[in-house]
Amino acid sequence: MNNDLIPSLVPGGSCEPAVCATCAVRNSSLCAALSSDELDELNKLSRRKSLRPGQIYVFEGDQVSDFANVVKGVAKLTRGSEDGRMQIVGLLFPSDFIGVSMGLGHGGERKPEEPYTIEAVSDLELCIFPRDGFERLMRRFPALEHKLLDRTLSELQVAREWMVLLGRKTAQERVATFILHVADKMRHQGCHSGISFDLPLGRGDIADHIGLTIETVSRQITQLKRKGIIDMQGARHVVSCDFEALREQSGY
Amino acid sequence: MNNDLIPSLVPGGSCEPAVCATCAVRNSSLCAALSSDELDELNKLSRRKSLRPGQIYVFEGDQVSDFANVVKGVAKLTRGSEDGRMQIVGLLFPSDFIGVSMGLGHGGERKPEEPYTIEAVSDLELCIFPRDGFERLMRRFPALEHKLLDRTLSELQVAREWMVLLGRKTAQERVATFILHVADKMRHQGCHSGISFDLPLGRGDIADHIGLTIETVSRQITQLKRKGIIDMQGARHVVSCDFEALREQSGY
DNA sequence: TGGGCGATTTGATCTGGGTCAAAATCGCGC
DNA sequence: GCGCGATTTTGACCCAGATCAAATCGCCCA
Repeated sequence: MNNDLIPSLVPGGSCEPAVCATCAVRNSSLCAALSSDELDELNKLSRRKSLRPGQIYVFEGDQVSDFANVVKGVAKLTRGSEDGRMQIVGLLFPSDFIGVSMGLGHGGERKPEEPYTIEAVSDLELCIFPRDGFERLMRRFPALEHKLLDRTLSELQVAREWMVLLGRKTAQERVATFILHVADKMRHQGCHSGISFDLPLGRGDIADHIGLTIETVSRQITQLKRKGIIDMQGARHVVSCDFEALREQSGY
Repeated sequence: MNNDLIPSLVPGGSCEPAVCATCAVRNSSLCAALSSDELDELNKLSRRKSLRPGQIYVFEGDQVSDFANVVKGVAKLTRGSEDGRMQIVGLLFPSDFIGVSMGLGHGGERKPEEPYTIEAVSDLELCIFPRDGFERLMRRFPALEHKLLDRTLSELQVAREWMVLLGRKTAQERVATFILHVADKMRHQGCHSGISFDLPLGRGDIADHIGLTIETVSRQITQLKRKGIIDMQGARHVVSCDFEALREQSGY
């Protein structure tokens, strides 16, 4: 709701919109499906929003009238119950798309209710589009919908991998798998080419993601350090890790 | 590979293809996106395949060169490891679509490897399409791709519900949730309007789906019977069940 | 009608990870 | 550099569900 960046156009028709031209996810988000001209149209709909760690973008049950791209930072998609149990069902990284959990095409009627809470984990920047405007563009530019399908299929893939982890892996395997996933994500984000990277989540969030408790996560990380498989500075920063060994520990 | 039903056309151009006209999933599968004429084209690509319970359609790691609709029966999508652990990551019911786990558009290159084993749970009938032909049709009839997106989004939704179950629910809640899901599926399949239905899975498969052991599943079902929440004849047939109570037991 | 076999149930025991509690460490503002 | 709350680690103990083992059931077929 706070527009800290007002979309603006560079003078002269077919150039890339200014915000988009410098956008970190121009070529990796759904926007990659659009030409400069088409992007220009999308941009007219968009506004930016920043959230600090811990701030919530949507509560589970809220009606959502927007879609959004994650431009910067990390968010978590969670489901909680009154007795305090909590499960992270997905992490959102830059270029991920938000708002389609309940499907498309809820035209004039009541907006769909988001089934998960979306909360910033680090400083988060979103690029927000109104549902109907975006859906109209999707109809005009099928490449947009095609990219959304691609993206949804790979999220499904990830969710199912996680079902295997949650249903059948041991604590040790879960933690190893989680670290591998993060390392992988970070590599693809181009954050570091080396072996060193930060865990985007604290122990509590890791626990809620892999279905354990804080204490068990902590103990398993200690184990991995003792075995010499990973080396850390502080609780968040992984200095080095033996991917081969991690993969062995991860229960494939 | 055994075509027990050869696709054939009724005489006269724009009529619905014979197999399709009587197809149980004509209006609920992806095919619902197509007109009779369009369906005719799809039908030219299709062949049928039947599998008996326990037969495997694809092994995890196999290259898949086809898509398929489930026409009849139930199949399971599983991931196993050498030490015998197994997780069912999805159940496939009539009208479900198979073959997109690794995404679309693997054009001329090496076909994508299916990451899960697909195995018939009951007598299964599939309607099979070659990948490239089907993808070509999707490009020509965007409604087809649109429906696939819809379907994928709701599978993602289901997978995430399952992550909550596997990550955070107790044994009792898992079994209650599973029974509710089946009852729901059966209602939508129109199999029974009443309260009575069959469990499509044996105890072992239920266990592999909800991340427990056979013994624990059995004990929990016994519990539900003792509490008077469900009533069964034999191990598979649910005669009656108190949905309200089940919902309470299911951990919302 | 009975015998055989896989699936299910039930029982006894064990254990990985949860729970509760306390110490150690981190990080950040002053 | 110092102090304080939040996060993480470590320890001791417990319990839900796993494991191992033994009935029992259901069902097909002779």
